[in-house]
Amino acid sequence: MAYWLFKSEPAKWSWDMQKAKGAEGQEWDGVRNYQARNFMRTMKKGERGFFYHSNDGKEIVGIVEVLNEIHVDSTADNPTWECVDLVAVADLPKPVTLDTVKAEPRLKDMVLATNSRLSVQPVSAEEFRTICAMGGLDEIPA
DNA sequence: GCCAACGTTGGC
DNA sequence: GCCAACGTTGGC
Repeated sequence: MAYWLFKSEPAKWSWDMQKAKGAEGQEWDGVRNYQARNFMRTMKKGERGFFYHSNDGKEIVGIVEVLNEIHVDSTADNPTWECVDLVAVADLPKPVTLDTVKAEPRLKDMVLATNSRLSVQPVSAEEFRTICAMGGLDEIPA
């Protein structure tokens, strides 16, 4: 079971918009970076990840789940670009900011802190648990 | 709005 | 196959 983090500029696609999609979920389109695409290729249905607001907010605001595994990005003009579909699972009652992540020794190796450019990235199980707890989730929602 | 970091492109 | 030029992301 792997864990992930997905970045989005809230001005373009926000957590509220993701939640509004409900169980229908949303294609995580627009990724045009090989590293990010390659991570999505390895994702399995049911795996969890964080939803992060870049630029505006700079904080982890919620938990998403992989609804559909890799497929061609419907917005791409080239089938090289693929993506998964995500569904919102739960809010983080207390969003965890980038500053907080950087200040927490257990999270200092998070890709979020070490490579600000990567828009889809892996999160370790321990990092996932740590952030859930810091975010006010005592247990991971079903 | 600036710019550092990083990825990609294309000339050689 | 190297690397300079360029574009983009995202923190500040």
